[in-house]
Amino acid sequence: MRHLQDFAFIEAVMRAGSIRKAAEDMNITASALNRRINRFEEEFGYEIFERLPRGVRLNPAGELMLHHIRSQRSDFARLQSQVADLSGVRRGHVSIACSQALLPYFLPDQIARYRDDHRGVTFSVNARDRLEVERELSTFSSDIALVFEPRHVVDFEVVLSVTQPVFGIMREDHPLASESELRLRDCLHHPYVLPGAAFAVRVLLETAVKRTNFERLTPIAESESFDFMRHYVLQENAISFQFPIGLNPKGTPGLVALPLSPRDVEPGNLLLGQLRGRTLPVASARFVQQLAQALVAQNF
Amino acid sequence: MRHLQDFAFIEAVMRAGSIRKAAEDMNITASALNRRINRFEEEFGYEIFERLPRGVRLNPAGELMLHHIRSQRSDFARLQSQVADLSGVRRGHVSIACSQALLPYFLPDQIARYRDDHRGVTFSVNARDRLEVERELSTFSSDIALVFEPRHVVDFEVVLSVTQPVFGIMREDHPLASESELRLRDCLHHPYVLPGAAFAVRVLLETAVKRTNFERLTPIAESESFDFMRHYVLQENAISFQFPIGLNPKGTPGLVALPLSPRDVEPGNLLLGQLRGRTLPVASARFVQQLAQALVAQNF
DNA sequence: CTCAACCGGTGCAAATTTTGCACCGCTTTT
DNA sequence: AAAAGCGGTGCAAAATTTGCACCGGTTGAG
Repeated sequence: MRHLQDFAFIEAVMRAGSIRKAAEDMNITASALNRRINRFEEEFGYEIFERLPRGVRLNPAGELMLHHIRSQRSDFARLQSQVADLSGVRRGHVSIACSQALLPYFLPDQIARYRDDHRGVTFSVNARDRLEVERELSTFSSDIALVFEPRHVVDFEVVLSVTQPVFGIMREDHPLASESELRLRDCLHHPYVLPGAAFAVRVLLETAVKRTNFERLTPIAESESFDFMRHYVLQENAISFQFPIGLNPKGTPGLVALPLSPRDVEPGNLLLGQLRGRTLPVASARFVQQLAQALVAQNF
Repeated sequence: MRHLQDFAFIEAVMRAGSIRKAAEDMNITASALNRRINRFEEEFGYEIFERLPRGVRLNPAGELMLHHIRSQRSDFARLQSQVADLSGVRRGHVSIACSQALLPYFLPDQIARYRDDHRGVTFSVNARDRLEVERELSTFSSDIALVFEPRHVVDFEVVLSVTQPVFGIMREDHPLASESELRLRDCLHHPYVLPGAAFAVRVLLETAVKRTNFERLTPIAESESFDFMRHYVLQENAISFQFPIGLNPKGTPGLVALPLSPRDVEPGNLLLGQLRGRTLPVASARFVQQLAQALVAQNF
């Protein structure tokens, strides 16, 4: 669209850090781009870029403008989606930032279901830190967040919250494999692996250990990958910890998953959310609705 | 701004109902405007106007576009206000839709106080129906609403709610003028004037009368103007009804204002609100804050 | 039934705007 | 001291937008 052109150039300049580089990226002369930027600033009434000896950089007004540009783009996408909707085309794009646990089973299943009804809708799915989620939403990089224990801040609007206990994963021949519920003290007497500090499971376990005045956590291995940890316990007879939503609903041969007693470890909060105050595009809004239904029905 | 130009033309065409008339309004040739509209529709991917034999009209997609345009304008105004804010200029515009009662004393006082600190901020103030308020907000015609008993709907976000009893206004020599509190039954035994059905005072009185199973309300005069009614009781010795926020805080010579007993008539709810989910421009947001403070402190 | 009055749309040339090129002055880097 | 990069500018070419004249179609009054 014509009226978003200047915005594209501004973003390019911001990314490239200099007008000349941005001009190359956009296949345009530096002088033309320079004039566009200058004219834009003149019409807007304020400078957007700080002129440095080695290029340009957004000033505070420019930061506000950048946010405005992103918000406007997303609004426009929503408008197109709505219009497509009423002309019966039903298309759009949904971008999701989520915890790693959602990647293997839950989201693929939910997305497939959604696309059964709406073939025109495309998805992007990205695993993100509990801490990264807010920025992800507020820069409009993602429409929807589905995360365990995100840092709770003002810009994050919780649509739905469900709890899941932490599960211990072990081999069938593990001494604790026949229990119906795991006690934290018992688990810590055996070798175990843990995710890094950025993960909700780790946060919950650390909190539990602090509360019960045990010794510090001493995992035999630490990893960012729940997949790795789950497979590791098949090698060395250890325990790994994970939320059940990330487990194969049909179970894994040779592995047992048992919940940790809620008396020892708080269950994790899985929050479905979006940027506060934002009206999502039709496709995203409907997908949020579907996710909410699936989560309350525990359909996984 | 350049990128809002097309939007202005689209709005003009919508208002005029035909491209040719709009072209005249905008001091441009019909052919040029026609081409702008066509190009816009082509770039957007969908037609915005329905072509009729006698002109054009927005189709459903166009309605969505119109809303988008208005929202975008208002977003842009907010952006400018924010940028002005951080360059220390402090300017902006605040538009308010309110009940008639706020016009004579409360809002003039509040606006004057605000402008003492911020000379650059301008205001528009318009009296609106309880029913018109929501549309006023959702079309971005007003930023803020301050209304008695508005129809309560989803798009109206209540920032603050305060109650005021209905007062009876009469001459000093009226038989009831020496009471400390008015009973509805007593009032109705004397001649009285009432506002139209669109006014909160009337709604509250009608409700009260229905509840107590009195005869129907039979005013000797009906008017849209509380000013008229207040002056009328000086001529014929009647009672008029009004919220105290609309009365001169210093009193009016020859007139007495007495509250109706809360046992008979529910007090009116004065709601301060805005469009749900909207982020107001800085100037408007601060004025809302000031209004809220004044209202809770009953500074009037 | 006819015809004037409007309507949206289009071909073409004029007017306006945007772009590319060459170049300036400046700062940093080598 | 020279080279490399940067933003900014004058000027002519290129591209876009506009105005004018006109077309085909519909409406409504005489």
